[in-house]
Amino acid sequence: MNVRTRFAPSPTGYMHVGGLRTALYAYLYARHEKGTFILRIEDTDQEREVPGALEKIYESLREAGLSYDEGPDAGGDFGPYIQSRRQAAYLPHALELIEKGAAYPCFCTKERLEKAREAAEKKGETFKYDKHCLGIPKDEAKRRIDAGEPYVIRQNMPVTGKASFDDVLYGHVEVDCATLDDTVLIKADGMPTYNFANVIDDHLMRVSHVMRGTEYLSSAPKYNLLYDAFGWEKPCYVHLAPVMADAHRKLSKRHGDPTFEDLLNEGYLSEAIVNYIALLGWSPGNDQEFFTLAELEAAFQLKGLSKSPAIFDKDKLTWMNSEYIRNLPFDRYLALAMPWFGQAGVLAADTRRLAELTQGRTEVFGRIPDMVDFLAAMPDFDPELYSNKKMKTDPAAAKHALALVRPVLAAVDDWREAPLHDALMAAIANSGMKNGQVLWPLRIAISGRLATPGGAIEIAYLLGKAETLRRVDAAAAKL
RNA sequence: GCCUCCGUGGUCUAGAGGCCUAGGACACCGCCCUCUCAAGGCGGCAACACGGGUUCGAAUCCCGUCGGAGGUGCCA
Repeated sequence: MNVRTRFAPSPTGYMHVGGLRTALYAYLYARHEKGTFILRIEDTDQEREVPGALEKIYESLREAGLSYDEGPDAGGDFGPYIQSRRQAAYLPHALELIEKGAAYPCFCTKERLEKAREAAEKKGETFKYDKHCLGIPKDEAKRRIDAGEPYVIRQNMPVTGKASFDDVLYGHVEVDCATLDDTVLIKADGMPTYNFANVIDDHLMRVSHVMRGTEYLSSAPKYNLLYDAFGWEKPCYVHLAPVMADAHRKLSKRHGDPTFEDLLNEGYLSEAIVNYIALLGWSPGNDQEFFTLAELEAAFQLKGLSKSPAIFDKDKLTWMNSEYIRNLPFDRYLALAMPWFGQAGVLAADTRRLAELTQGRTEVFGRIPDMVDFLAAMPDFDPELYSNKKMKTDPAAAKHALALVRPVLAAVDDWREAPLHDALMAAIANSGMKNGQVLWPLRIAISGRLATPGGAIEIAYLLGKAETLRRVDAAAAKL
């Protein structure tokens, strides 16, 4: 079978992590099977138009490396790929269903429906449309439609029997038709609902595998009823369990959860994000955790998909991101780090050397400023930072250490790490103190930080001689 | 409420009747290394939701319970 999958987002203005993962899986499956990956925009809700949303989708997919073979900006033989521009395809199909008795026009007002809904709710029942308009004679319906009366087109669900579908992951899912509501297919504004458009378009676009969230699990039987009414071949269904923020909530921008773009802006690498979310609900069946996109394409199989929801664990993403950063070619790391160095105001320092020191310690690029900004401006610090029992130092010991080190530093003319190291070590050995007893206070004195990317010698080098001496003097004066 | 689906450590998961004394990873804790912090090395804590079956044998199959999620929109 020629595999054709599609990612069908509605243009909301951002790419959620869950959506990206759905796109990833659809992409991976298509690539693994040497099939076709399609991008289709589901914008049939005209009340939810977001300017610039289309571009955001294109951009996110490009960022993630998910290239599509067909789509609004990619062309293809089954376009247009934007549902609002496929208007002409829907109504005729709906009329065909009416002919076949599988659908019917409905003139009920929203008010009447609202009342019925409330009444049902009061009785503790599930609301079901009462097929009130099913009995309207065809000619009367035609007259009312021609007269301009607003109407929708509803799917005419069987009253008895079973409806079902087969899911690659969930198996055979069956429901009583009696529990099915007469879903609106065409809205009063003439636009199709998702429930109709997805069936028409998946068929017209020859989609072989429908991969989408489990929120459609319970409506899938209705879609099959539609396929049957048309006499169309049904696609393979692959419903994907959601990505959760915690055990009770889906990941959502509304609740402040990061979108793909947010993560990128925070300084996560798109490769790391893609790698991480690939494993959020899918397993290769072995212990491999690091995958390039190409490796994912080769390894991806539907059987590795998980049926239960997965909680997004940012800590693990961060860990994976730090691994990716650590493995970046140095120059690439440097280029990516520069803007953050700039933000921290440390461009005057030897940024190349700085980057060597930070690369192995950068978990997320956005955390660089906090890591290095002490180089730009000496922070105020609590003298208690000098106290470290393992280093056997405290403020009093620090005073001695700084006194020892000050003339040594002043005497170093060749301000590079090696000469600094040799001079300092010689002086320490001479004094009979331990390395830590001297170097710890020095580092604190010139950085004001408990933890720094590099030891006293590296920091001193980065600061330069004048600034280092200035900081040593200022620190000593406070002791 | 009703319908559907799901249920292995805190988290992501491996596991398709004996290979399980339940494996890997993140997180956490400890030790080593070390001029700090990381990284690295070594070690540790920690799970088959519960109850019944089936079977010589069950995390794996069946039933029930409980827990969670989704649906119940002229949203997708």
